[in-house]
Amino acid sequence: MAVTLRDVAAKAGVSPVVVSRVLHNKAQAVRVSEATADRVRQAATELGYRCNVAARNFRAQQTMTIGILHGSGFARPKLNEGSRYFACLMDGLIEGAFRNGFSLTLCPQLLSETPEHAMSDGRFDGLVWYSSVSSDANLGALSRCDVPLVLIHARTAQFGSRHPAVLCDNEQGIRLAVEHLVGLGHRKIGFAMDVSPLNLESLDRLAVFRRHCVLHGIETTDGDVLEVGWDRREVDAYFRAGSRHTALIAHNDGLAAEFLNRAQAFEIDVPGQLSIIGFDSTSYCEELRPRLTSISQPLREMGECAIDLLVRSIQGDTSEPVDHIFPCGLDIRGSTAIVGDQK
Amino acid sequence: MAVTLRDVAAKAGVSPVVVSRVLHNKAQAVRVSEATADRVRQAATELGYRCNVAARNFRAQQTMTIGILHGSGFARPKLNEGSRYFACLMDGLIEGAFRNGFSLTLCPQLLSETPEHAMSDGRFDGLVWYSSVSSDANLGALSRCDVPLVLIHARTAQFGSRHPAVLCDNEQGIRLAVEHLVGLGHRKIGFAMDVSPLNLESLDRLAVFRRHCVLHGIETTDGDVLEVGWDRREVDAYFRAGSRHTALIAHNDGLAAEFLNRAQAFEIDVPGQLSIIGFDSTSYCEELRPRLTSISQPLREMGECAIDLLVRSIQGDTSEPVDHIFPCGLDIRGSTAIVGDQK
DNA sequence: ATGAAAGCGCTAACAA
DNA sequence: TTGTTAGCGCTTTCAT
Repeated sequence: MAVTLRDVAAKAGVSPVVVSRVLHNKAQAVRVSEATADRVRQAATELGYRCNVAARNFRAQQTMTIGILHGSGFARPKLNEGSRYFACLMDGLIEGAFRNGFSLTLCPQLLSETPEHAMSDGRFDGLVWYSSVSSDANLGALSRCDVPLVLIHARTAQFGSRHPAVLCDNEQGIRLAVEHLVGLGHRKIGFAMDVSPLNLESLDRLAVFRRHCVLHGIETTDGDVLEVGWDRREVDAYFRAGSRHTALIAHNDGLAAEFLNRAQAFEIDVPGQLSIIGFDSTSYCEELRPRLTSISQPLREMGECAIDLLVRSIQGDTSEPVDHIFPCGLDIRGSTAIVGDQK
Repeated sequence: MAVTLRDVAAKAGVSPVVVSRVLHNKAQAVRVSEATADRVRQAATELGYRCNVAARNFRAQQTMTIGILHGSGFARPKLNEGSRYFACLMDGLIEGAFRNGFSLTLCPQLLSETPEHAMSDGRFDGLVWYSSVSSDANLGALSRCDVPLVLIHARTAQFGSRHPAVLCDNEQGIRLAVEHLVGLGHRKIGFAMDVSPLNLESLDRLAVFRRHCVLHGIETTDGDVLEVGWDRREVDAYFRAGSRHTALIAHNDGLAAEFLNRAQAFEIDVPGQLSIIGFDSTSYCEELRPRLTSISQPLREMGECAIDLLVRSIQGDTSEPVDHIFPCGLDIRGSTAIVGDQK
């Protein structure tokens, strides 16, 4: 099979240790005579020796690999379907990992039922966890994790205060959206979110939404919170019953797109009769008709930051985990307009 | 540190072998009494034992991991910038890998200078190689690879006939594009490609382009081949000199977009004065103005197919490597029109 | 039914 | 300067 240190050692007439020292000990005090070193190097070249990184990593009890972990409760995210959320985030994660010399692994089982199996099985030096669903399964998995881990889209306190967290300033984002709508004259505003009993970030955004409505003297009831399930049939039901709002804010672009498309299927003009705002503002928004106004978060930078934090932690940093909060913006496109504006 | 088989064995009062058998030998003839098995299972649960997959893989000399390898000669592809090419492909690769129980790893060095280091370092059971640049570096790396490998965007014969290949029917795609343009009355058609001395797929597409021009009685000269370098300044130079064509076909969407955008900067109407066709037809085409007519290839399916071939090969399939060719289509959008049509 | 031995390829620690 | 020993955690083989 493959050429090992042993083979090279045999050919060069030395012990394997010497070969290891010559070939891998870099600048260190190699303490091998130049003559032997040359012989070793020559033997290695002739045999086409390449270090077995798996063995080296096993021995060193490290892998230089970071696992990307998706909490249970979701389907596998797609890079090129619907919202570009995952693609943006991944670009940041990849950038950060490569800059730090780490590889990135996507695992099948990680993304489904049993994330905890990956959490200390020796394959990863650290994990990025992106899920803000605080289910028992997720909480349990996280509590049993014994490699460094960084949270994305959750606050450190929400998952045991043991892991640093990276998230956006939901307060700021939602505030910008509400102010934008109020400025356009909207008073009947709904908030749409996926049904996911304990998606903490959605609940955060909802709470902020309610607070800012109050600040503008708009009262919101439970009827203004539109919870949409997996199959999204609630969207049609909403329009069939007659839209109760002049504007909607959705907790992500995918859901916003669903409302946007179905509204038009029901011959409701967007933004003439209904303004819609999404969240994430990836280039996906450019593909919709009308183009989707959306709250932006710097997903790419957030991904890079998550990796940097993780690497620091892998390298032994034990400082108190804190929340790293990134600013949000509002990208105004074609899906929002002055209330009742039949353009 | 982490709990090992040994710890569980000690607690249960048996040898590590027994623990291994009980916990990991699945349905096999376990040949352990139920009483001992129970004791072992209980000890494992109490200690929170989880199998060290890295160790297991090391021992088994396999990793259940596939590496994604990008030949040298390019910058790292982005998932969410410009053309969505890489995102589409990755979705297929991920889908195929997960379906087969394999993980997918992206490595920093794989994507840059020294791909051969990853080609037999024990970290991967197989590799997907996507690059059709037949440089010495790439040819050398491929020849030294000693794990199963599948090529994407190249024919098996182009890289030593040792690896199965997955590519699209460039002949069909370019033919559709040329026929479309000819049908719209175009006779002066240029072909744009990145300068990359030995990008075999581009050269393929160019050859097919020339052939089909001839079939329609259009003569092409070297001046009709627009080679564009890294910084893409040749695009401006082309327009500054005055476009010599009424239509352009580009070998990918990114390059087509460059021509489309710069044309408009030079106040050339697209498609009124210049029709443009890209290659890949990802949703990126929807974001451009006008939307880009483009030759489609089923990147996602191609990615899945590549993984299936690779897995078969990893599992010992030794059948002759062949080319797996996928059909192309033409997605007609807004960037092509009847010649001279000043809409 | 259970266990002892051996080894995957590598390198840190110590010995010569 | 070089070599020997030992072991990372696991599982296959063979012995009991």
